[in-house]
Amino acid sequence: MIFTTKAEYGVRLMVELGRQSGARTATSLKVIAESEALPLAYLERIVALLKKAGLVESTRGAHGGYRLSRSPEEITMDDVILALEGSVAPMNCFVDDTDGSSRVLCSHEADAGQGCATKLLWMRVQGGVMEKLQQTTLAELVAFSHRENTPPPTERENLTHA
Amino acid sequence: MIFTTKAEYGVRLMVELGRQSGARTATSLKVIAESEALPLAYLERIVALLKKAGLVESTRGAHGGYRLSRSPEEITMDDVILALEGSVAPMNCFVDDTDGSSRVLCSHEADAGQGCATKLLWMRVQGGVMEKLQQTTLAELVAFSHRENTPPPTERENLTHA
DNA sequence: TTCAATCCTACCAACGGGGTCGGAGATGAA
DNA sequence: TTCATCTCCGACCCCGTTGGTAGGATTGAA
Repeated sequence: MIFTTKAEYGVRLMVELGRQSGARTATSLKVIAESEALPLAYLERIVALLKKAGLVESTRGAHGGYRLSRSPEEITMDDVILALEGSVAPMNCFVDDTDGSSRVLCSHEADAGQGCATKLLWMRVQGGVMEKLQQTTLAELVAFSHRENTPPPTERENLTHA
Repeated sequence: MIFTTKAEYGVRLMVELGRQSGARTATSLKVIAESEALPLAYLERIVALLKKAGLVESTRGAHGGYRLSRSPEEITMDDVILALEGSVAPMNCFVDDTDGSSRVLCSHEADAGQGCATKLLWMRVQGGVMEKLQQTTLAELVAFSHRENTPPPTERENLTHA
């Protein structure tokens, strides 16, 4: 499994906020939890990650809630996933650097005096994942989830990316 | 973490067998375990997966061991990883079908009567991973791990894929 | 002042990952 | 024939992480 439910729930939460993006009032977690059938207490911890990353803003107190810091078009999913999962590494020995340029720390490398046989593969895979995440905006997911409500004529073309 | 140590160890094992690809005698697990500093008993279980997938052949008894079923050039890493990990799914609700065409079974989809907001994203990510795996052959990894022994002049160009 | 929200910390059960152990069947060499 | 190696196979086990709960403190609108 590449991602945990943090990513699943967090992305759904972001999409939900993206839908309300035009609204003036903030959206409470309670509403989102009910509409997505997710545990509220768990969502609280997840949204904290998104807030710390500056992706959402909050207002406390009655009638408070959350809203996006930027417009959905300006939010790419690599920011979201990185905020939620911490990093996207193919293997333990791969540690993402915070600035995005993934640095490779492979403990096996120094061991036998020979190169890490899997390094090339993991680099490519990680590159492939990050590429797809960067290419996908929150706005796309919002539009896609809308379209899914009414059975679309040709949906498959959206799945493959240019 | 995208992959478990099954993938890490299994790929290293395959690379090791790929190095011995020309040899007439089979390579015993014990030799591989020692040269890669991996637990032998665990390797036994891992290589069983590779054998079941038809990627390696074995001969039992004294002086037995394992060898590749095909030449390293003919082995793409998607076969190897799928044999080791069972599937490469971004999320629980994604179930790969055995024939390669990944079928999507998302439990949330039927729930609220609305489309799965994350479906588009997970499809793209999975596609990105599978693409990279298919593009990489075992022969490449063998060559790469050789080159790493003697510090290469320009190694970075190998990491980015066309 | 009351109620609804965000916030924050501690706690916990279950599961899967990452092994270990012991033995049982081949099989070539001494 | 016996022995040293191998592959094979199932049971077992430790432990960290995941996924989630409990309970409260703080904030702010009505």
